[in-house]
Amino acid sequence: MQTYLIDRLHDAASRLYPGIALPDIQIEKPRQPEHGDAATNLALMLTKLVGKPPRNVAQEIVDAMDVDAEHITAMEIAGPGFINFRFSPSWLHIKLQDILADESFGKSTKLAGIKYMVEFVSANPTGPLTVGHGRNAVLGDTVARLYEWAGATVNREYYFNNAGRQMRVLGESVHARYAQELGLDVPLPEGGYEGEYIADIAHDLRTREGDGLASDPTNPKFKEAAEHLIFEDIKRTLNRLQIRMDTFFNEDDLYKDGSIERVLTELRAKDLAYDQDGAVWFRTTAFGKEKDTVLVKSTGEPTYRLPDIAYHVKKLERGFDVCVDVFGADHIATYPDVLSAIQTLGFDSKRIDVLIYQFVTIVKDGVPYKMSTRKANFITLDELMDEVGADVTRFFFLMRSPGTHLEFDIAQAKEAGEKNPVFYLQYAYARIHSILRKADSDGAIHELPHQLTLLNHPSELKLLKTLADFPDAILSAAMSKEPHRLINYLNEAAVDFHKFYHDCRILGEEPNLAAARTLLLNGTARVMKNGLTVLGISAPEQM
RNA sequence: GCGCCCGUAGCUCAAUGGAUAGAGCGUUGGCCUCCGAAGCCAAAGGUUAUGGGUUCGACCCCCGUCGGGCGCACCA
Repeated sequence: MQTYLIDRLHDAASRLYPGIALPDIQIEKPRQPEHGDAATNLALMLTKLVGKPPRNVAQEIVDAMDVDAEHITAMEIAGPGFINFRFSPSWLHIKLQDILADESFGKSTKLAGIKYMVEFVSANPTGPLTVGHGRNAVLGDTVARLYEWAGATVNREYYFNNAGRQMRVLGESVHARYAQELGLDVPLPEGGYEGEYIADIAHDLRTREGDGLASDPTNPKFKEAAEHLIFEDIKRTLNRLQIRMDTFFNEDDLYKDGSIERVLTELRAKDLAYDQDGAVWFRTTAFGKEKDTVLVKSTGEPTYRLPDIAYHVKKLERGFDVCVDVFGADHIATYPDVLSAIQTLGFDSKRIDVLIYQFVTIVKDGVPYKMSTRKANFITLDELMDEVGADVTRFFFLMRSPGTHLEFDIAQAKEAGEKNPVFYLQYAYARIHSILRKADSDGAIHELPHQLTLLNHPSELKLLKTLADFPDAILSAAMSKEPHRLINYLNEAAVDFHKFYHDCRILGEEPNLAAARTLLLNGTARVMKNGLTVLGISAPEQM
């Protein structure tokens, strides 16, 4: 509907003002019903360019517009120079037929042919995923789903590092628990992992490998056992959240295949890397930073920045058109370095896109709660899902803009239960199916498209308009990487449905009308179901 | 000290630079002999932290101030 209006406005304006570069035409949905079903501020934007008062410009555009009366019943000029449009009911009826004819209504081809890579979670395997990782995981997965519904192909990737200091300490921690299980007095290493899962890993290792490993804390079996079991656990948790990764990428491969070395050589060739004090530095001052940054320490060990750059080069070389990174706010200062490097290495840095989300503040018993994986005083994602379920967990992380701090009150989440907003959407869907089941058992419903013209009640027309907006809602959420926009949309659809349900009877009405309203129910159900699917939330037909 | 993010109803949060800033929770009061009351309707609640600026129009953009969060390592 938007595209139709934009095309007609564009035609009219370019005929009227041939020499003028038209601004992007925007269609918006007025808040006040008396302002119609769609509005544009085109005349206001053109007023300066064409040197005429806005209302005159609006009048000229309206006079020049060639619209089908089957689609638009009125074009009004209002306020400072808005043009308001009213949709014809018959157009809405056609839209409902479109919805009913297309099982995957909402999918578009806007991003068809574009290969996306979304990298997210990327937690090193040192412990179970916590609520802190939850926002990352759910945001990344949902953005990937949105791209898919917008027509793109998407690869979900998990990037990890199993070689660093953290992992060494992890192995030593397993060793300590292993030795302790044998009755030996071996303390946890400095900064070791205190979580109970470490003892479980040690116990499992002992069951498989016997008691002979205690003498050598550096035996790689400790670390390997930990990594294996923790990854299994992480995958199980993601699975519960309806998240499936396509690829796992080990940072170590960048060393093995020479990517790290190659990037360093190229940066040196461009005089962006140099030696000083035994270390290799990245000339970030060339990109406006106050200080240069270290790429390789004097010990010969690279900092994380170098593999980060090499990894992004690798992603682009692997043939992805756009690579999205999902980052917590703490990474905000480092990714510009990666972008600068990518650009100077000959790639378009616009192909790297970053979704930054603000931290989750855990509130427990009314006070902010400090968490640390190492100290094991965290709340795991699994524990959270045990309490509130996967649907509520996903919904909770998605319902707010990524850019705002998310306050996660454990007590509130636990008692949310039936009151939780996600149930409002699921309830609407279940209610529709309850009526449909009854309608089927009555056996009086025929699917005759012309009956749709009986849908004329204001509540019916409002619901139809909202349903027709669904594809645009998905695109808006996808392009902005803001899934909460889709939640807001679905909420509006549910409100419109409940209002319709309240105002209009379905069963027991005159058969033609009952049939038409049943079709409206089917269309609503399809939008609700597809919308919830995009969010990774179940759509139960009974609850 | 420098950089980034955030300040909107009592609380948690919405709102492409658009018209009268909206929901949920909480509070108050209505609505089931009738398709699911996990619902609907209504009331109350706001100088959008603050002072300037930009323009036809600012919660939104720019500058300052105040308050909160996160970064500013040869840690990841």
